[in-house]
Amino acid sequence: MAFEPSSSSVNPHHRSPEYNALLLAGPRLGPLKQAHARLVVAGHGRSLPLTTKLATLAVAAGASSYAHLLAASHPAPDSFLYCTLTRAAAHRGLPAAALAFYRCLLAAALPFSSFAFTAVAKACADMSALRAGMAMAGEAPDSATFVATLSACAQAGALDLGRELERRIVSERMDMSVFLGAALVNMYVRCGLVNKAREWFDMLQERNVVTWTSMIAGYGMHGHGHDAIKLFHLMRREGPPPNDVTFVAVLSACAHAGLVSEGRDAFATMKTVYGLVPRAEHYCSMVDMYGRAGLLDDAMQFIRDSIPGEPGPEVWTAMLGACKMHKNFNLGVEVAERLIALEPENPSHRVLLSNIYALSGKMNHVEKVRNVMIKRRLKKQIGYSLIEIGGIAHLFRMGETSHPQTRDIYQYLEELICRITDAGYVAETDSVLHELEEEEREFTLRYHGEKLAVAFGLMMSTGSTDPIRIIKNLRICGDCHLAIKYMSAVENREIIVRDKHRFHHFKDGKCSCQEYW
DNA sequence: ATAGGGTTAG
Repeated sequence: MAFEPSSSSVNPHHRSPEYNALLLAGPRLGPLKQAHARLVVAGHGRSLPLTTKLATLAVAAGASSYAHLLAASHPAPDSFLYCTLTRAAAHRGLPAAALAFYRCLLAAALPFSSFAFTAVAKACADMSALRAGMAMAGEAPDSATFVATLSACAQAGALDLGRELERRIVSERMDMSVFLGAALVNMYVRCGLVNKAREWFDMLQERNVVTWTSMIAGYGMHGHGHDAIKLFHLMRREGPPPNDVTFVAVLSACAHAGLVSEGRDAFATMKTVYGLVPRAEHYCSMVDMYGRAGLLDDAMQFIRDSIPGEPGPEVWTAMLGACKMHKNFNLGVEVAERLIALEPENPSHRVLLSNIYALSGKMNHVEKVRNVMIKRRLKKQIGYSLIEIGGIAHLFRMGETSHPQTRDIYQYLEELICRITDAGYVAETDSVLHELEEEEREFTLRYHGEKLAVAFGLMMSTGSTDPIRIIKNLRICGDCHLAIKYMSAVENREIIVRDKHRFHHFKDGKCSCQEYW
């Protein structure tokens, strides 16, 4: 046992039984309330540090309203308290609570701190509410603020804002830390400009494993598997040692580009050369890689022989996707049933099962699955597509009618559909056939969010040659994929769609994914 | 005494 440094004896509060009780309770509401009671009895109810620690743990326990009560009932809450709670809520994936704590900070006229900003930026990105975040932008932003904001742009796909930040970083000659460099690379990757990301990557003075991994993952996401592998080999020669995350990126890149032998090599290298232990994500990518390539037997054999213990639901989900892609209905049904047994409350498994039944023509089974879903109140996720025009994000759900230019957008789309139909587009009219896992089917395919967003983008930029960029929260459906290919041809425009898993670059009637999604 | 930022699957 190492010698314990004496720093704790300098700060007697570290040893206070109340503080220890809080640490011991951890992020669990019951024990926290007991520790709270003890703290009050001991007469420390007004201690700000203890209140802060207690409230922060309450947020971590998911009890943000309890934390709210604690903060609000303190006679003199400080900026630190609300900054910390903002951060804790954003960290816990509670963006609305994060913004609420930030509002308390503003309402109490407490001094603003860039610590709060980084948390608010994350919260806003989680809610796709970048404009709310930017409406804050207060004190002179520091490097960490830029990193957090770039990260928010990356998540939201907000290219215009990302470019604006880049301009400021360059013009203010900001110190290009390894954090800032990686954030820039990642922003460009996730906003669809993989070449621009590479330019930054090459320019950076300092690159660590995260920078390399971001760039490799970027190539993978854009379907440039060979570039991903090339960069990975360069990394092995000249860069830092790859870590487990790097290998997730490499394997995923192989899966999305059909590079089976390269992926198999990387998986072996990971274990033998770098001594890394594969996790669920790695197994999942391997199964996905075999599955996408149509090697369903290899995928099943990998699951049987190479995955220790019981494979998790992620692995079976990848397998199910492969069954659906390659129309192996019997295996698909078997896998789907296994998945439903593992995760009965997850609606997407049932949607996939119903799709498989639909594809194999067993409509009575489809009905049965849907009835179970209705009975259990399992709802699918709602799909939406975003397009940024002049720095403003426009959101389209299926059959969206709330946009002020709705009438014009639908008219433009109707005309566009006529023109692509003349060019040979035939809608894949059997709707169940195109319904991907979570997509609602109440609205016709004709008015899927991505079609509306593309129509809006084209309508707002006639005469321009800039690519149209769409961000979608779910996977793009087969019919939209087909329609957008035609749209790119008849409009002679590049259309870039980021879906839940990857990028599709549509140009001259073709897509960069080569139907490999 | 309590506090920030960049990477990964389906």
